[in-house]
Order: sequence, then C-alpha cells, then structure tokens
Amino acid sequence: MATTTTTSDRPLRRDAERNRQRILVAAHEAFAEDGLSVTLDEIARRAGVGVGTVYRRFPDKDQLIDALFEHQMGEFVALAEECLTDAAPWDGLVRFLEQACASHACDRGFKEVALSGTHGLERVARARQLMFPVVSRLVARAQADGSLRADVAATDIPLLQVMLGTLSECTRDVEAGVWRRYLMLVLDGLRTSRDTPTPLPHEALTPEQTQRTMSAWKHSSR
Amino acid sequence: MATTTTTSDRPLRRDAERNRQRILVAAHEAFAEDGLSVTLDEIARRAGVGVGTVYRRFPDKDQLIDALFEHQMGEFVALAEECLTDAAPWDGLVRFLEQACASHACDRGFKEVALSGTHGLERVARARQLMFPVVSRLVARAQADGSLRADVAATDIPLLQVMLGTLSECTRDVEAGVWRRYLMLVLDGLRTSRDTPTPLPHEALTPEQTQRTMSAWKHSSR
DNA sequence: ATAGAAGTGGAGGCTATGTCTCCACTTGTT
DNA sequence: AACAAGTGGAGACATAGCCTCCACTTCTAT
Repeated sequence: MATTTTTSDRPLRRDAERNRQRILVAAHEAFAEDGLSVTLDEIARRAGVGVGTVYRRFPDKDQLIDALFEHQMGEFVALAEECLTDAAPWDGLVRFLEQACASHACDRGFKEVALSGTHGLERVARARQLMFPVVSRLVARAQADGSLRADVAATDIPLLQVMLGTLSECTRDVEAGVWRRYLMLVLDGLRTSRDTPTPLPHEALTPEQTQRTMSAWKHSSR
Repeated sequence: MATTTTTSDRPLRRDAERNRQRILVAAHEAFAEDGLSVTLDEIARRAGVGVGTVYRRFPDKDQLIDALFEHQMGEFVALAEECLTDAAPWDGLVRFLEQACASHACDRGFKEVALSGTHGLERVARARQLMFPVVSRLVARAQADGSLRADVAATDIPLLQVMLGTLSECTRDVEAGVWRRYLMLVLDGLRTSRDTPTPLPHEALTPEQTQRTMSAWKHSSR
C-alpha cells in the first residue's frame, strides 16, 4: 500500500503526510467493501478529513485509484508468475484462479480495477497488460500437460473470472464462501476428462439464501 | 404480449387503447435492449407519446413491468415444465438452461425480471416462485438418471444463470453468441463424468475482443 | 515566540438524471 | 355540436456526485 509517489518537490508537511496516508487507508477499505463507485466524500468521511483535503492530494478519483492499486496489481502479476513454476501445471492454473477469485471476493475495488479496464491510469493499465502473457503461458503449460482441455483459450480465463466475480459479489452478504463451489464446478468443466465429480468445497445455498441473494442482486445499469 | 389487464370499468377510448399498446411495445423493446433501468421518458419517446400519457396508464414503472412480463414469465414456466417431459432427463435440463440463457441474452429486461426478485409486482413474483419446484424436478430427474452429478442442488441453477447471464450481457456488443461456449463449459462441469471434452459451440474471443468486452463492462453499483 | 507558509474543512455551486404533476389544448363519441 | 376523455411536454421536485473556494487552523524555521 501507500506508495510514496507525488511528483515530489518539497516533501509534505508532517500532518499533511499523515492525512495522505489516512486517505489511502480509508479509500482502500471503502473500495474493498463497496467497490470503486464510493464517492470521494465518503472516503473523506471515513478518513476523518474534509473533502477539500482529499481533492488537494488527489486531483481526481482515478489518480487515487491508480496510486492505490498499482502495487496490488504488481503483486498479483508476480503471483501469476509464481504459479507458472508449480511442479504440476494444472495445480498452477488452479492456484492462480483460486487466488484471483479470493482476491476479488474480499476486495471489490481490486476486482473492478483488475477486471474492467475502465478505471485507474497508465500505471494500473500497464500492470493489467502484463497479465495476459502470463495467463497465456499458464494455459499453454496446462494444455501441453494434457490436464487442461485443449479447446479453451487464454482469453477464456478473464471471462471466467468475470462470471465467478459476479457470483462472489452477489453472494458475499449471504454466504461469503460459496464462490469456491462454483469455481470447482467450472474447473471440472475445464479438465480434459474425469471419471467422477470432484467433491465440491462448499455446501449449496438453501432456497432461502438463494432468494435473499437474488433479491439483493443489483444489475449493472450502463 | 399485451395483456388486456386494467381493473376495467369503462373500456378505454379507441385512441387511448392504441396508445396503451404502443407503450407496451415500446417498453418491451426498450427494456430488452437496455434493461429495466430505462426511464419512462425514454419509453414515451419511443412510443411516440408524451410522458404524461405513460404515467396516466401506468401509475409507476413496476406496474408497467408487471403488466409486461407476467405473460413472458408464465410462458417460461411452461417451457420448463415441457423440458420435464423430454425422453432423456439430461437433455431436458440442458434444453432448459439453453433456453433460459438464450432468453436472457436477447432480452435484458426479462433477464432482470427473472433473475433479480426486486422488480415487478405480485403477478411476476408469483410466476417466479413457480419456477423453483420445476427446476428442482429437472435436477432430480437428471440425477436419478446418473447423468447429472449428484452433488449439485436445485439452488445452484439460478446462480449458474446469474453467472452466465452476466457473461452474455458483457459480451453482447462484442460477439453476441459466445455465451454458448461458457454454457457448454459449465455443462461439462455438471456431468457426472466424461472421457473427453464436449466440443465448444463457439470460438473463443480474440484478445482484442476480450479487451473491448472488459473495458465496456460496467460493474453493479449498489 | 512568532511570522508566514502550508494545510484544512465543509458549505455550497454546478451538473446530471430521473420521477412525476399539471393544465391548456386536442380528439373521439354520441 | 357538445362535452367527456385523452394528450403532451414543460417544468417542479428530489437525489446524488464532483469539485471549488476561502476564512480559518496548524506547523515549522528562525
């Protein structure tokens, strides 16, 4: 977190720097809980500073988002690269997908930055572009190995993440862990072959939970 | 379409009835293309009438939605029931899922009504509740048959539809048919076992298409 | 201790978007 | 022709987010 960024000329005054950190922390929390649509007013409230202070430090929301998520995106690319070195290619791919879903499930802001192309600035965009080649290699490796079906493409991966991300978002308030169940279902669809269903790692929702999930679910508006 | 509803006392004047139909048609089109979030002003514009006319005929948006989708929901329940009579239980389930996804892909409004619990009134809500038992039987039948894995539950079905619906929504402007690809992937995850991947019914997106998809994708706001 | 540079808060201006009302006017019906 | 029924669409109202402005406070260098 907390890049020391700023096109620094003079260092910030001590209290100003402290406020800057508070804003970053508050923004991260707020984005994680409510997504990138939270207002800067809300972030200011959480940080215990005035809106003016937020706007002085970050000319607009994208600057703030960029400063916040550059690091996190970088870390994630590193993780993907690490998965590339797993002994079993299939396990590497699974670990990557699991990690991605887990991050998206507990940090809506990160999910939106990683999965949507619209937000953030150059730094974040650059990190995003670093992902594709790594994912391609994860896919190719698992296919060469015979464990991943040959007819999926690297471009399927982000779309699967969108699907699973939506799911974890709309169930998060009802039963936070169910996404694992659907990830496993999808993984069983991605295997080249299997004799028996892989045990699902989470109970199905009850009908009541399902209903609560659906009625809370807000569609995107465009 | 076009229920003749209204707690009719006097029948509407001829021109008024004609306008009412126009509104219903325009609303259906608008909802299908842009989702339930279209404004009544927009619907009026499309119908070629003034907003006032819309509001006189339908006190608010939910009344309009209810009048529009009651029929469509009923039809869909009927289709589900028909799938229950397919010779092969697995095929019945697949046909149901395919139909559902197809309807959702070409009618955003219907998708939102069917999948979200928030919209419409009693009539639509009632139709929605009719679905669950039918889906339960579709699932049970395919499981009894051994084709559908034993560890999925009826409640998984609507959530899979949410996942696939999201996908078809975010790809619709880039490559309208890809949702079939992901449905098949999911289906291959739902089978009890298989030796080889079922051929996917649609090409993967190109990297460029994927990028376009992601950058157009708007997240839900809550 | 103090001057003045640096920083602050939050009311409020501005824009955008959507819902719904109102009533002078038009149209259909008998 | 008479009048009930219906109409359009400007605009009142509400909400909500972005961002500015400036009188005031706080820091820090001397």
